[in-house]
Amino acid sequence: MAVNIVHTHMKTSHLPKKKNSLPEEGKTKKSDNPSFYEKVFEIARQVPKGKVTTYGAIAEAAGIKLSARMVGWALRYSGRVKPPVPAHRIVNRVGLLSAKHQFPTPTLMQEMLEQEGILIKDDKILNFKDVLWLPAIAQTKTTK
DNA sequence: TTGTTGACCGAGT
DNA sequence: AACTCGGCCAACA
Repeated sequence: MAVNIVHTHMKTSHLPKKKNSLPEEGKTKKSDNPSFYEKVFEIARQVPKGKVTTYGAIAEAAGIKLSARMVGWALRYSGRVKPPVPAHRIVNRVGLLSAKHQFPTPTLMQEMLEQEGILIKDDKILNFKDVLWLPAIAQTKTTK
């Protein structure tokens, strides 16, 4: 049994309805709680130079582990938010530069990473294990 | 309102 | 190793 009743009362007004109304820009809106967009940006900004992290890792750190897709969705806006977000340091779980087409030029993401000492071949990070940086996960035992 | 689409992930084939 | 599938959830037609 245990039928799940889905409540649809949750407001979505704190999320951007149009491309021009981002949470960062319109943070004076009615939403008092930080949207997950801000969480994503905040975590992404912590990635050190010369390191990368993954969508899933950010999702987990933001408390939405199963929704890594939304991290990528949120990062679409990362180019226009106020403290800058090093979006080029975020790749998918296998080290592929899946976001490279979202940058001003198709080669910019790779170039920026290479400037930080990261080796890339065929849109894939070669030394992925070495440069992978994982954000601190709130209240989660990482002893594995 | 329903259906489709993502800068994804993990498990299964 | 490559591919498919189901799940997650916001935005959009």
